[in-house]
Amino acid sequence: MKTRTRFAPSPTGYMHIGNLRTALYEYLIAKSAGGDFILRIEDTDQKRYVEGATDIIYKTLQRVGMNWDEGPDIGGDYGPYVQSERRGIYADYAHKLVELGGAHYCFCAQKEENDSEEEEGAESHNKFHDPCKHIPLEEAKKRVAAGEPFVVRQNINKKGTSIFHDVVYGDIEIDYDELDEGVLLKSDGLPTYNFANVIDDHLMEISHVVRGNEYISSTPKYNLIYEAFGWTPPVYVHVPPVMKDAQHKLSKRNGDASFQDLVAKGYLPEAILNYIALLGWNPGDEREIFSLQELEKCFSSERLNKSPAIFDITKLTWMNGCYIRNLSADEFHKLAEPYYSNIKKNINFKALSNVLQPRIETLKQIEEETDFFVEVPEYDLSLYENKKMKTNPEIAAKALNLVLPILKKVDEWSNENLFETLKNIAVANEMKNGQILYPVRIALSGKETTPGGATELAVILGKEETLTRIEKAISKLA
RNA sequence: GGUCCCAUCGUCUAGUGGUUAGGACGCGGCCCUCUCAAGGCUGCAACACGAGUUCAAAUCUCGUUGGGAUCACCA
Repeated sequence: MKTRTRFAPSPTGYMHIGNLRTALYEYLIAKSAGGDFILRIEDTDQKRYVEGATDIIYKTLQRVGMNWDEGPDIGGDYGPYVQSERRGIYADYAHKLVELGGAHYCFCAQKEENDSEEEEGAESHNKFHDPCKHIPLEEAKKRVAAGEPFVVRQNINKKGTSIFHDVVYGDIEIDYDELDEGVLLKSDGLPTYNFANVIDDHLMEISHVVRGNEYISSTPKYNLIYEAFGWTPPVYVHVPPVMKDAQHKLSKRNGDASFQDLVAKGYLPEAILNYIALLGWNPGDEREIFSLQELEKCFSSERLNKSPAIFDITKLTWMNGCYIRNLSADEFHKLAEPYYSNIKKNINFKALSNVLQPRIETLKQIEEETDFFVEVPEYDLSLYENKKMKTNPEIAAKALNLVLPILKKVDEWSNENLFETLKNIAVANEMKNGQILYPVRIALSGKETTPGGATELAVILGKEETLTRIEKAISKLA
């Protein structure tokens, strides 16, 4: 049987990291077995629907290269792939399930939201005992036909213990009395998740169901439905959640970063994908840097972890730095350019990119690192004080006065040549390299730390701006 | 609360009866160096606790503690 997995998000407006990771694992399970990855939109809750949410889902998946083989936009042999368009299918199967004895019609009014905050002592578990369960089928059918509002509720008639196997958690045992006779088909005619996922997964021939482990306890209910229809349940792969901290899941509510937030902060999609792949999975060796294609090759669901993983932005940041450093100079320059928009000066942006690439970890950092190219910030003369470089304002003044006339005569404005030139000045005057280079760097930047050294900054700024800045520094030091 | 699940450095993790408990991030130190990065080397740092089983337990069993999930006409 062909491996088929599905990513079935509900369009609630935002792709969070845990969701994306589940999609990744689904994608990898399918692709590592040469199977298909299907996209299905679960929009049966009209109240939560958010305009444009499906677009975010498409864009995110495309951005990281997780292409689906079947889906709402591209179709496939098992469509439609949007649950609201499958309405009739669910209703048919719901009635069929009633006939098969797996469910019953219920005419009760909707249960109240927060009825009786669990009364202590009253041992009667908060399970809902439906009086409608005992209405004879013929009578119930008549009421349905007469147009009376109804829902379809699952029947849990089995006793004893349910056992099912999960790839991650192994064998799980749950008593049937723990199961709720939940609503399968709502009064609006749309199915609940509990019903829709079973029908769709079967009809779409999904072989592996991958989902958050919050579904573990309801899985026996789904198996009962499969059983009632005489269908074979899928292979279950329940994955632990991605956490914000030791006790909270990552969620939009907390304002936690979504995929798009991270991209906006200067993280590369490839790095984000790589990082989340390793949150709950490892290849069994010590490699950490993986492209999607490489993951497809070595992924194995047996190596999925059971316990929750805390999302650590610090490690993602490091990994993002690895990806940035691995970019070609041209690729990096292209990504960096938008962040130079504040710098109006006519500087050598290519050279700037080259010097930036090894030192930043997120693209967003470029803005902070390059502000002094706009103009030299106000700085205190004590900046010229540096023990290791053995400089102070006095020495700096001397150095800059030595440097200025010589630099004016330099024609080949390259890093190598400038470095040679400045070093020669140091030698000729019996000074240390740092006593020349450090003051120049401060004069050009007004900052204690800069991307690139003195001569690199000179190259980026160009001859004219370099000389202007040195002159200004000299008068400041005078 | 009932039920289910989980538990190795601060974090992500390797480990399936015998290891100096390994790697990565972060943190400290050193080297390199035109500052800061990057790169190289190095240091600190963990088996939640208690009983068993065994010649031998991070690994198996039970209990304790801690944490999570679930108990909707949400998914």
